[in-house]
Amino acid sequence: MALTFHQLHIFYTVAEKGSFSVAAQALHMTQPAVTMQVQALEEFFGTKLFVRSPRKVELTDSGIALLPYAKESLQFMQRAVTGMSAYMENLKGQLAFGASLTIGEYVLPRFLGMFSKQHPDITIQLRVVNTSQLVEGLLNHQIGFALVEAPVHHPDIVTEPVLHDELVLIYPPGHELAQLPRITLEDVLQHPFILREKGSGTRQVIEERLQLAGVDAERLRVTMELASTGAIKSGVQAGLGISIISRSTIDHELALGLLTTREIAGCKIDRHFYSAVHRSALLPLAAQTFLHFLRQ
Amino acid sequence: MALTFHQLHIFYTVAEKGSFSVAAQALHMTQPAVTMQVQALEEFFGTKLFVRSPRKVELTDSGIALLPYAKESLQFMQRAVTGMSAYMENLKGQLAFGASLTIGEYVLPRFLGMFSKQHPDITIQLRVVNTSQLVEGLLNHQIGFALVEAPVHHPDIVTEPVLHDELVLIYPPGHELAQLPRITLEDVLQHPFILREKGSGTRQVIEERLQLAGVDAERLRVTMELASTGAIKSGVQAGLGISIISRSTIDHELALGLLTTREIAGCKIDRHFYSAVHRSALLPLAAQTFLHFLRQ
DNA sequence: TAAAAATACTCCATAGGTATTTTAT
DNA sequence: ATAAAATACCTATGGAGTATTTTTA
Repeated sequence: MALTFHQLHIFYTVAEKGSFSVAAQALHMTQPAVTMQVQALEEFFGTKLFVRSPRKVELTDSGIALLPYAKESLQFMQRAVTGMSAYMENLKGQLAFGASLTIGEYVLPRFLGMFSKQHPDITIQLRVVNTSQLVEGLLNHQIGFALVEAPVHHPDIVTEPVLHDELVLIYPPGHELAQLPRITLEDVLQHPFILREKGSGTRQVIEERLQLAGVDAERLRVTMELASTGAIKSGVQAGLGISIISRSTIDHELALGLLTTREIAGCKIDRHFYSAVHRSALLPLAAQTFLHFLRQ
Repeated sequence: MALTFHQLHIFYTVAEKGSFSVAAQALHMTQPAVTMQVQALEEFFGTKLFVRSPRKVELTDSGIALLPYAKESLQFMQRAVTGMSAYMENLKGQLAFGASLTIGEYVLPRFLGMFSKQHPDITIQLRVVNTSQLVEGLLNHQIGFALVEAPVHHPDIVTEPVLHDELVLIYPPGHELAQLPRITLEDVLQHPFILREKGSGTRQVIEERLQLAGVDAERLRVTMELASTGAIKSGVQAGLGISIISRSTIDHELALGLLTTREIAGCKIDRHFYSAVHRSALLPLAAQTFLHFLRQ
């Protein structure tokens, strides 16, 4: 018998989806549960909010009047959580999301470790799958949010940069590049190069950057194309070639002195990792906090 | 495990009262129930919101950060209800409030009838008691809101005009005033007058208005002082004198031709009835709607 | 030690699920 | 005839009450 945020959320989703059952799916509820909450809202305001018919659900005048309030209440909740994020220290609950292969394997472990230390009672469920599976998961609301290496272009998905990354040159410690006082792009082109496979986001970024520098990607002396970051690192360590790779994936090797990285003069390769969220999703607190944490 | 408006409301009340048990009283809950909701909020945000000690309850830094959001959520609710009020047609629930004697007896019946017709499923509980009892009821949260004849001056009570009223001259149909083309204040002073008792709000308004017109109240030919509106009407009908009385109390007599009312030239006596609400009270939907209804 | 918050427990309302029926095109 | 919303029914969670214990100035 009282107005709740939950009801407004459900109402908003039904209005947006134009269907009780589709909204139920998006909300991870059953259709009768959605019906119940909307009915409770209708009873609260003493007026019907939707006109139901088997093919379509439409807002009534009062539904139209309520819609902006429902929207505002969602935004309010987001703001409240954001505003409180600085004070959160001991969250409980679940943090479930998806990440692309590279991010899941090399970037996240460190951040998840820090986050988990700060919030030991949060259970983390991470699905590492390829980007197209992530997008599908987002669209059918199986995944709350995803971390990907490039913006997702889909009308229902909102992407936002969350982490800065850099692609850097790597070579084994004894390599002759180590002798040079400075390394130019031309120097890089002189040496055997190990590249990621076609379709890799990393490869794409490298090629775009070369183009930007006025260098045809064909000029790379590509000796191998490998489909995994780990394989490339091993190849470089074994002296099979040099490569350009995500900075975040080689902390370990740098620390152990297994690989060396040097700046390529005048050729910094910046990129971002992105969060991807369904336009109409309301992320749970743990998720919002984690994203906020990633953005620092 | 989800943030609710209810929790924010309780949190806000505790913060305002500086005490769980006092807040519980204001919210018509028990202290353990308040504790529970605050704990739920603290768990949700993963941070303590209050520092408890036997003498005082103080906000922590995170509590201070949350406070404006809690306040905003209350205002949001108010706005949402107000914005929806035009569409409410079949409310359910209880409408419980208090009213002063005159308002309860003569003014409210009509409005309650109209309101009840529009919302037949609302149960109305009206306590008609004198103003000082109403104020006490408001202060200890026994009464949600009250309708009174004059603004209440108390730091914890917010008064607001809700109904317009007018004090009008009445005389019996055959009275010689009926012959006059226009009635002046001087004409009124010529005739025997029936007045309310000392301390009556109505009498006070009349005296103030006379003073404003530069007329000493002593000049009224007061033949009787009666302590009830009904008695005055009977007296006027019986030809014992004329009187000035609240317009809203004589609809019935005017319709039956038992009394006549005429304007006193240049001497309109306007006044308002007021709603009185505890500063920190959150009125239930039915109450908000009813007040909105009274304001038209 | 005394006043207030926290805890223990019990009960009940209600949210949500599954299964089924109703409804309107 | 069919897809979708409403209803019926059941279960379980948790919100609120009463009684009691714990806490700290």
